[in-house]
Amino acid sequence: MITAPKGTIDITPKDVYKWQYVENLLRKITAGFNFKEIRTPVFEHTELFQRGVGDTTDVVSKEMYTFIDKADRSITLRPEGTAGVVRSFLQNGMFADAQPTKLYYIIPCYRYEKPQAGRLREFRQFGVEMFGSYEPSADADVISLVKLILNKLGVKDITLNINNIGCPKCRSEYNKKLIECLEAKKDKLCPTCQERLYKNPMRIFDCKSEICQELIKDAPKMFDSVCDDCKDHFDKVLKYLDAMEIAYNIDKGIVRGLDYYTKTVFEFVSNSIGAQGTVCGGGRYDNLVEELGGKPCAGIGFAMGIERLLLVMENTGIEIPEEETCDIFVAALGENADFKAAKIVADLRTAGIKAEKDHLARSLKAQMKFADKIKAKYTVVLGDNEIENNKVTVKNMKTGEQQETSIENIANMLEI
RNA sequence: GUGGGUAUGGCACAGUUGGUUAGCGCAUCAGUUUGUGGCACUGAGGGUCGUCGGUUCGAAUCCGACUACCCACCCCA
Repeated sequence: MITAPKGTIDITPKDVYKWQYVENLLRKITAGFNFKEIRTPVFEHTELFQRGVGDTTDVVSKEMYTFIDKADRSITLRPEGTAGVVRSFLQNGMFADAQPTKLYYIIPCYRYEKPQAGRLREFRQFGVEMFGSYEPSADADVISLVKLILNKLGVKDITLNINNIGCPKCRSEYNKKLIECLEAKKDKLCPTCQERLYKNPMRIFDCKSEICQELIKDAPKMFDSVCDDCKDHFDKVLKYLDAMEIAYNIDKGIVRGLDYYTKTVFEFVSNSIGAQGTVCGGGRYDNLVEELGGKPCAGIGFAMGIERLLLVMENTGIEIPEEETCDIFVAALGENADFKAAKIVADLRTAGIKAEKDHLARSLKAQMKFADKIKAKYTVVLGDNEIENNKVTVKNMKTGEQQETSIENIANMLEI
């Protein structure tokens, strides 16, 4: 048997209503913030991600689905959403629109990773990007969107962690300082951290090894080393969050793994879904637009893993309502009645009623059983007698109550 | 890429120190006097016990290899 490729899942009718519920809610709330949907290609030129996300990052250097197409172009399935949206923002001249430009998307992304709880190779993200504002209120706007979404979904046990990782100028100075501080003790660091030291030294703060934690305990924090501009920006972001009564936890250890982030970075984390607890991650990226060939333009956004969001909801007992799909089932006795049933069902559907009939030439009893299984609200039995006298009985499946009427009047008997 | 765990009908599982036709629940289908669902009862279909090889008179059960899935590291959403 051929099975779905490793790290992919089928979203079957058993679950799809949950996705639809969440997606509808995301669209509605986000539209209320004046974000507009954008749809960009699933694949892009590989170079876009190398330049945008950074070719030394893990995501780009070892997790991309890259292939050469028939005309010798290097193509990559998008591992994240931001780079493609920035490309589109530039290509379509959206910088000339009234600013800020507020965009959102719900897309599948692809990363060649080893699957585990909350981590797939094909996964779906909901994300937003806001271009054109360097102001702290933009940071707060975007964060408050996540907060509202979680509130509306009824998600409780997710905390907002936030940090300030400065601008390229103060960060490179800081990295130098940090490397200097740790170089002497380099040999004592774990193998991964020895690698991190030159590649992304700030990551060492995230290491789970107690030895590394001990070694880095007294090292300077990025948070305390940012320039005045960056510090001022961050302080104001927090003031906006305070003003909107959004609780946060300053986590000086947060380091995003994508190169483009500057100043504000944040994540919403749950402890109910295993090791991959980051449901939403984002931050500011004031240099990315320029990096990808545009004029300098501020940006801020986030991405939310929809699978992870649904996991949190499931694990914390949030029930998602399933939509009813059948108002009335028309059961037929014999071939002749079945022709008539087809016509009745067609008319009911034209009138906007969710109607269904049998398609397996089943006995009446089996048809009724099926009607029950698909949760039909009403049933009608159609035999030669009913057709001859134009008299049918509409049965309410919940109460068992029955009412006589003519075939033409069936629709009016239903309380939907 | 590195660890650990699991692998029995569609799904969730049982299978006792290796012993004759591999079980249960749910689901599916049919029936319980033939034109009516939900409950109950009866019955039916459906598994080469992940794959290959080995030990043995005999293997779902022991051994080995492979594969798949799950969890964790790493990384991130």
